[in-house]
Amino acid sequence: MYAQIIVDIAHSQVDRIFEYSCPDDLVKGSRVKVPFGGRTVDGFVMEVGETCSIPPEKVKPVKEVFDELPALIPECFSLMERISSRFRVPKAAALRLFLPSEMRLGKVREAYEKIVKIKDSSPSFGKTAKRQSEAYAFLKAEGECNYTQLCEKFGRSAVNALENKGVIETEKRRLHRAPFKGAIGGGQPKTPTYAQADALESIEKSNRRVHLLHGVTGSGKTEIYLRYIARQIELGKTAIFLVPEISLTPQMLSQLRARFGGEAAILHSGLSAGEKFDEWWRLRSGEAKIAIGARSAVFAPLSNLGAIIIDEEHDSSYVSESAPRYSTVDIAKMRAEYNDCKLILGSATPSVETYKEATEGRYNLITLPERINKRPMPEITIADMRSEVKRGNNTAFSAVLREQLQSTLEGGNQAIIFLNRRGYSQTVICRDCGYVAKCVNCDVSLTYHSEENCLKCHYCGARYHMLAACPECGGVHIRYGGTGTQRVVADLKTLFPSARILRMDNDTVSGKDGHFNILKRFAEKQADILVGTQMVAKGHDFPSVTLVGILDADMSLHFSDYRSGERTFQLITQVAGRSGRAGMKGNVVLQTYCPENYILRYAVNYDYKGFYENEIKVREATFFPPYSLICRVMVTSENDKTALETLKDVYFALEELRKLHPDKFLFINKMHSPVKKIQSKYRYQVLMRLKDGGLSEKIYDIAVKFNRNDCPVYVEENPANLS
DNA sequence: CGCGCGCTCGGG
DNA sequence: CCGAGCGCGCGA
Repeated sequence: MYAQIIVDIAHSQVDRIFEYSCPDDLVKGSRVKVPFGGRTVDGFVMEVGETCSIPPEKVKPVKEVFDELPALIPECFSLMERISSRFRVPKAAALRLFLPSEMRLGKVREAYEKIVKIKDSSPSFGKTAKRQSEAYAFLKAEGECNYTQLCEKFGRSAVNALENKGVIETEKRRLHRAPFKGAIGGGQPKTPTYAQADALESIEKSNRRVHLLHGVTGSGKTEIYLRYIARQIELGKTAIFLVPEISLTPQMLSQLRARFGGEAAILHSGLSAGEKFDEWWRLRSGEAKIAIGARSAVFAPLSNLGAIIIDEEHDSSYVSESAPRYSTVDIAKMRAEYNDCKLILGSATPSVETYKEATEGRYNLITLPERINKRPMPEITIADMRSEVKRGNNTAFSAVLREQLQSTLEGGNQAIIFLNRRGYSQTVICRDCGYVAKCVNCDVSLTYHSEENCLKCHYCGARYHMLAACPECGGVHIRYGGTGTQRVVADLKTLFPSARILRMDNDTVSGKDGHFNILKRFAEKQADILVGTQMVAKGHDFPSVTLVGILDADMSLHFSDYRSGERTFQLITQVAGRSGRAGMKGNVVLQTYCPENYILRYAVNYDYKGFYENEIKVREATFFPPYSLICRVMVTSENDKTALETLKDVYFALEELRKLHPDKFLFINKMHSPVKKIQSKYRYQVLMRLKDGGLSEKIYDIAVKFNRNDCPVYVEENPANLS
């Protein structure tokens, strides 16, 4: 027999089928080891057949077959074809998406334990063999035991002697390195509310493939997901449940484990390689039927899918940041189509693209307008920081926020202060000559960190000594511009000396549990105030948080990015939702320098529809997505000249494309990237606005053509940030 | 991708 | 004449 194989080398030069001879029982989808150009590489079996199309003397045999069960299911091949042609990546690169990276290159294997059982039920022991007879008695009582444990109890020599005599026998047993062994089963489904029951019925009855669950924070979307999943399991099907990486907290996972027990498998970055390997195979073998995870879990090895659920659909973590830069929703649509099952998107603040599909009837729109038990949404007060400044208040806190903090603390409740800027101050400026400290490797100003008393670059992580004097003019009057979380904590300590304060940002969350540990400490009321960046917006419910302060609501508003309004609305809604749970009324103070801004007005009233209707008109009038596609081709190199020359070539090729399809281009220009240099790499870009995605593949072709090792060229569609 | 082949150039 | 350097094509 012969196998058609894709070798696991993601390079266009070897992106084709190679034929090998193979054993008769080799099956499509298996991972194998094959000889290739003098080395041994991994490969994927695409097809097995009787015939071979190359001269027999060139054919070599497959060296090794990895798994009993083929790792890739038939659906993978169909998806792989679509992904590799859509994003112009080698087939091997597309196939890698289907396997956890830890599993590649044979790094992880199955784990086994040695189990000891009784073989001879009536042995006789000599008088000296005391340990042996003790071990035998123990085993007789227990039935069986782990070999290592038995040896620890009675000594290895005794156990080995028993085995040599044929009194006991050992067997290898597959071990599951399952994470979160704690809570398995026992979780009871809640009785659904009328709104939840209606939503479930709507999903069942609608003939749409994609469903959008638009429900405010606390409206009970999760129970709808879980019930729909449970229904699919009853029908003998499987399900994928996707959440943003940050919300994969141990609590959330154990909640799912409690509800679905061993039927749920968890795929996330915090697992060890072995745990991930075992969880993955539990899904592949059919032992587990529900895959829970972040973005990459959309590729979970499940056949017979009954549902795909994407919670917090608008979250930016659903778009891959490296090639192929797929959108999880798009991949989920492909899988839902292949399996003829439903895709449920959920959000309190859907992306404008998604909501447009829903309002225009292509998605089934389900709205949950009320929180469970009709709990009111927290009240948002706008604090106009312009008048604060006029009154001589130059601190980061408005009078109303200070008052509310005071009463929150006096009432024994907790507060969250949100500011999307870490460090102490964003910039350090010389008052005398205007010098701004900048990073050597990146074209950005340095942030002052008071804890380490140093300057840090937030793009490359480089650290510098704090300036004693200005390196330009020698002046010693240094101004700190742009308050960060460290400074907020310092100021709060002065304002409220007795308050216990926790800070959560990239600097305080280290390790895989760092983030979780801070949330846990706060939940256990070990602190009164939590100061943090975006991280505090997601995560968990804190029952005694009754105040949220949004220090700088404008910050994301003034980015020159068509999505800045949308992003701001989503962020405010999300952070505000942290306030007032468990029957206590919540308050939110939103500080801004432009209180009349329409985005903020809609956010204050929780008026998503109003926001959307306004926003979509703006997008239509200005030809921004979803009425166009923003496409950026990035050209980066350590050598400024190389980057610039490649940019010119890329631009020329794209110009040629525009001449062929003038009607598809709304805009094209080449320029420096807004951040000219990151990590010593100069950055240039061609920015395009296109009528639709019709030319995407041709644009990827151009990027592939000019891509070089010393000058990567890559395409981003509707990029999440334009730095 | 990583290797080896063969061509070319430069040193002695 | 020989050895290092590089571009190219091959791998089954």
